[in-house]
Amino acid sequence: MAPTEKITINDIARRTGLSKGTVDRVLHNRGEVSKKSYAKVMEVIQELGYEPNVYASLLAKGGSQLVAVLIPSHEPGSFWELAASGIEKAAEGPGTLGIRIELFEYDQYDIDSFRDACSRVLEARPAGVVVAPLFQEETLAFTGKLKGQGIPYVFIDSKPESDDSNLAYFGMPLYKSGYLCADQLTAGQENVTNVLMVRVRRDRLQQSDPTINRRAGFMDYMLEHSPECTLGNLFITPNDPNGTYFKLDSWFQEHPDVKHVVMFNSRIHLIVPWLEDHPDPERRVVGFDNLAANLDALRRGTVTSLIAQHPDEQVRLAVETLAEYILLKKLPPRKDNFMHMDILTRYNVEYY
Amino acid sequence: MAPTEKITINDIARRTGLSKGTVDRVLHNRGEVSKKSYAKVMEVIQELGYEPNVYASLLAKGGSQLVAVLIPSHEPGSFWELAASGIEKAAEGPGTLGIRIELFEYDQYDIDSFRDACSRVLEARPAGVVVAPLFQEETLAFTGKLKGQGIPYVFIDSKPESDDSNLAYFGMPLYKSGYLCADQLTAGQENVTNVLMVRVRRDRLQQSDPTINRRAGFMDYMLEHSPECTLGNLFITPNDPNGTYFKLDSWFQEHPDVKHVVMFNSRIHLIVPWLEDHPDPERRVVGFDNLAANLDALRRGTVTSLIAQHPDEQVRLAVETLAEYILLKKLPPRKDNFMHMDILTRYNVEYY
DNA sequence: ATAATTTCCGTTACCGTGCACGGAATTCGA
DNA sequence: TCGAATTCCGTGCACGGTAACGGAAATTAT
Repeated sequence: MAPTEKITINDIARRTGLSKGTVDRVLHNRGEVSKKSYAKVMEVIQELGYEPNVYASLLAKGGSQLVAVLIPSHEPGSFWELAASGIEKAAEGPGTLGIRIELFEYDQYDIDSFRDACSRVLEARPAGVVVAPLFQEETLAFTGKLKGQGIPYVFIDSKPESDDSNLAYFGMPLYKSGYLCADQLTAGQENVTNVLMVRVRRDRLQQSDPTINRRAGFMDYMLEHSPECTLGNLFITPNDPNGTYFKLDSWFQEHPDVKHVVMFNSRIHLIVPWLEDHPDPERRVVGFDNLAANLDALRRGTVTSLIAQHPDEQVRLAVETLAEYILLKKLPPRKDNFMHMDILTRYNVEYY
Repeated sequence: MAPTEKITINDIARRTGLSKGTVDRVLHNRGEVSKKSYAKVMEVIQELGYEPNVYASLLAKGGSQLVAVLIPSHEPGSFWELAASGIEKAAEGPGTLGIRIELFEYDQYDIDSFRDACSRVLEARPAGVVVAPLFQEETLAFTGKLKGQGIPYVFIDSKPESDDSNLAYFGMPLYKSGYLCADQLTAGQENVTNVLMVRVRRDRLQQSDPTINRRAGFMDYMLEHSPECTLGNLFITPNDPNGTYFKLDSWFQEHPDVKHVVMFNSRIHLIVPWLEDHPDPERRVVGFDNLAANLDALRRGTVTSLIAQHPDEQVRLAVETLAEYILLKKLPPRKDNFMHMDILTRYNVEYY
């Protein structure tokens, strides 16, 4: 960057009349330096604009550090599988500065498995942690421990309200995404009259539920643009294709005038079989996240558009942020990073 | 990646009974090695799965290499300003492995300035080049020289048909983007009847014009979905706000039934003043690229949606690809990288 | 056969930092 | 005042790879 020749720790040493050992001690302020020497070194560092050589540092440190990624287990075709795939992308690129990444999974419906995963992470003594905080209380207990041990951590996907000592957060602006979703569903037209919201019943409590905020954004948009629109609710359960199909059948029998359908989580693919058995060229269908099954439905035209947040990118960015902090103690430019909401349609899905 | 302890060049040397000097010579095949030794070293490298330590290598090499970026001059608010901003993003991140990046600009309407820029690039003796090839013939002459000198190069934005020795290409699928554009303009509805295409007259020849392919994709979509739609053409000239305004005025006077407006280049902002003086809630307006002026119009609702290709990302990826190739001789996974076409609306423009 | 090349290879001094070790200088206690 | 405990600091090796240098071995010329 600076056109001046690169100045090294030795230059600082010579300039201050001290040795590089001492300079190194003040650079990593690990004590054993007199106030006078410390001040002198700092002064010269400022003056010459010293910037450490990353590569020499990484080389000398040798043994690579560990970053733990703590996310729900990634069943095939699930949202979290996408996130897990970001780990590999992160690992191969040069952005992680040769850091080691390890995946720790937990069952998103079992709080004990989360606790267990947390303690496994702590045992691994990571230099940094990426966590998807589905269980609010437990997450805070966990990050409290991390903070106590001076281990930096980054949230992805969502973020507990009350935690403010995280290094960063990468996620989607949920409320806004609901707003955008409504705009997509209605194609920007006013006075839409009927919409069905298909929802997945959550029996477990104490989880943070991103769909709440999304639904809020969605409903506010509808209130503004189509005030007299009736919003139907239909609850389905996962892993029950027949039940889902049947529920849709009977619901639409009762509400034959309803056209557009929306879901606020990543499982729009669950209702695709019914939709494809009952085609309607005027129906618009909007869902979230770029799961393979969702993309397929998009390509076939069953789903009109998807709003994607690319969890793999979130993981990659989270890991790189931690790597730069751990290795170069470089703070991220922003703490809260709201990621771009990608609108996917059948016409741009091939290139994303 | 491999759980095995990392093996170094010294391990190879010990295992082969040779010295690390020799191993280094075969690694960079710079000769002065007997066939027998060469084979032996290669064998052991395979066997142990040796992977060089990037950081040690970079440290030892010392002086950083140069990548030249050759793009049209970036007037404020222009498309190429976005591209130029990608250089800084690339420079600061760790992805470029400490490589030096230098910008070489040319006047996109002056072929001589392009020639001049090319020779300036060659004088700088770069280790790699990023080119935006607006002038087809001249670009081929230039890349021919690069090839002769063994300098790798990457295309962004567009790519000459006949060049196949480039390292990679990053750009938007132009035809498809026109298709997508049409879908956005019509909101997916069939039998739209009237559309105006505002175009910028190109007086210079021999330039590659991305809008041709876009328009083709657009018209094919319209032919499929709204066969009897009439497509109006209106030609404007840049840097002539009054003339543009006047032309729009008289055109719409003659065609009062036309609602939707589209432009295939990045200059949709040129017609925004007229549009805002003649508001129409049913009108849809679609353009390309995330210029600041376009984004503003999007926020105000004057422009319905923009299709963005993020030229800064193209530059960043191009530079990182070159860096990995130059420093680690790692080939990119794909040569032709069609980038995601981002659909921007007023509801997702804040977070991109 | 000996000298002159050429081919091939080992040695060695870096690159810039990190960090352990030991010693000098200072302060403290008696 | 003298030894002991601190405090502070310099030295030197290690990290893994690069490349110049010079010399031994093999080849060619005379």
